[in-house]
Amino acid sequence: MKQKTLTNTMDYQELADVYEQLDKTTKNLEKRDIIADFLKRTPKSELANVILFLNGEIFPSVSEEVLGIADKMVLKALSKITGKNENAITNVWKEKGDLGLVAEQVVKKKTQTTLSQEKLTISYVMEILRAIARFEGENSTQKKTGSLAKLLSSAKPKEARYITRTALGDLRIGVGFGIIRDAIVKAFNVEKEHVQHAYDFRSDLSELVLLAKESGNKGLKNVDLKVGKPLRLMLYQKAQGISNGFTRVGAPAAIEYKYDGMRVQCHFKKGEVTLFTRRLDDVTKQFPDLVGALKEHVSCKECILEGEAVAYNSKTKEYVPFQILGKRIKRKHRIDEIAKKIPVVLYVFDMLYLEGKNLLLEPFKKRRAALERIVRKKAWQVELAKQVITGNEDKAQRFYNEALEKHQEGVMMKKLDAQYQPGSRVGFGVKVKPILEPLDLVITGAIWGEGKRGKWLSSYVLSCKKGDVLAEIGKMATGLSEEQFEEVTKRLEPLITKTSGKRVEVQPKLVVEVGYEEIQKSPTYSSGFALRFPRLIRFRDDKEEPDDLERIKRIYQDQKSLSQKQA
DNA sequence: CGTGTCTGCCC
DNA sequence: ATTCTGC
DNA sequence: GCAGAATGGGCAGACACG
Repeated sequence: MKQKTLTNTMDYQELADVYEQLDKTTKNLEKRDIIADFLKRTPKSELANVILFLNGEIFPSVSEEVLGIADKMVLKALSKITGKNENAITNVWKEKGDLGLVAEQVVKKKTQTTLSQEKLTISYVMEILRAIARFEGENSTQKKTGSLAKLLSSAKPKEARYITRTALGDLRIGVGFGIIRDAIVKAFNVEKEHVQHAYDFRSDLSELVLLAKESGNKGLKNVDLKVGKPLRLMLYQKAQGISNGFTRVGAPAAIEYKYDGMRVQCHFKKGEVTLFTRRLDDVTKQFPDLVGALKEHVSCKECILEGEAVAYNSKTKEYVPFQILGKRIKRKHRIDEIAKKIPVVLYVFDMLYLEGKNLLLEPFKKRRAALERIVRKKAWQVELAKQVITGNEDKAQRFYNEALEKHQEGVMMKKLDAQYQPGSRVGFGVKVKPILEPLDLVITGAIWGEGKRGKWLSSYVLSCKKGDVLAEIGKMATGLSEEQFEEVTKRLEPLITKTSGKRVEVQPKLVVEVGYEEIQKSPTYSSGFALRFPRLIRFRDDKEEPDDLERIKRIYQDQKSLSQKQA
């Protein structure tokens, strides 16, 4: 113990023990206490690493770097360690429902045959994982899996479990920012609201935890909104229809179109514009057209505003499906070319900062007014989100119908005097989307689950009828209670006709009613269509046959003709 | 050099 | 994105 | 009500492989 303090390092084993304790309890307060105790005894030099690791991260989320490892790469690494092929490892994976547990078993077996083991320190594990992230170019897959295999080989079984889960970006210990925040509060005797505040404006746990330890409340409070640094977005909960929406946000309320595009936070400073996504990634390079339009049509020196970027067809002036906008989001090459082909219009709806003044605590209607003052509307480039303010249900309903006719997702209903509240909170604003007519589809395959669904077939391949045969139209994995997962697994198991890896094919017996947001064209599924956000509505044991592809085509066409009515 | 696989990130 | 679950 | 877990389609980029 003394030596550790001297050298200012900490063994990864200690972290692995903490992970295991966290894994064992479902009680959030216990988790908080375990983490708080650990943070208190973590040397300052390891604190930044430890807090990231506790959150399952290798880089702070504000960093542009990513690890580039997921399940297939882990399989390769485990295959290297054991000398077994990936299929054999996959079979163990299927049984355990967790690659971390597979790695643990692999290392346990190996340890019996090897002797000396050096201790891994937290900073060493971090260093190796970050080095793995940085391999690129030819043979980088080899290098990545090789390094991971070596790291796992030098780990104790329990360490291997959590290193693997960290590499996969999924610790599965029931710890997220909420519990980490409360642990920081307890460990360093600071106020919850200040920790949350600092996180909302920086999203960097490493920076935050050091600040809490070194400067306490004062330091945390001083973290402020800074133009050019993205802040966490306000998120809206779902309401069941307009009437329910009014109940939730009060009447009158601001009602706006919910556009089907990409959320963008725009920062203006010294003539420069920076664009951030919902996850605070910088997409400025991807949208030079948007940057240009904003510079031209927004008059301010410094401001932060938010909007939804929607793709449209430049000739017909029709909105195009989200899939098309998707082509632009991760572009790195020929950006100008694609910008011409797939133009976007930004519908701005909120203003967070203007000329030195933080507007977050101002009521929404004032923020909107500020927005209206500085944005000069330019059709099909920068416009204000279409809005009405009303407390009248009929008027609101008509506005909602109009949004749907124009093929947008629905409406947002916003409390007029609500502040801008990062994250998701009750009472500030809601989204209202329609429930479309569901489809009856038959389960033709399934995939064994992970983690708490490890014992169940937990994702289901769905098919429709295409003449005399069946055609796949996607997968569904939500909308079921645990009881229903159990039941479906029991009913599907006897129907299995073929197994490959974690995937099975089953006789087409079980018909389910499936809800979704939209029917999309699919390059993946044999029906040529797929569902956006599929979920189980109910079982249709009264039915033996799924819907026909013709019905799906019809619904798809109806969607399209609706969208063509707009403009 | 074309195609398939994997990963991360939009929704 | 959606949905379910434990606290 | 909050936080966390587990899962959907599809896109571009990066790399492996033949």
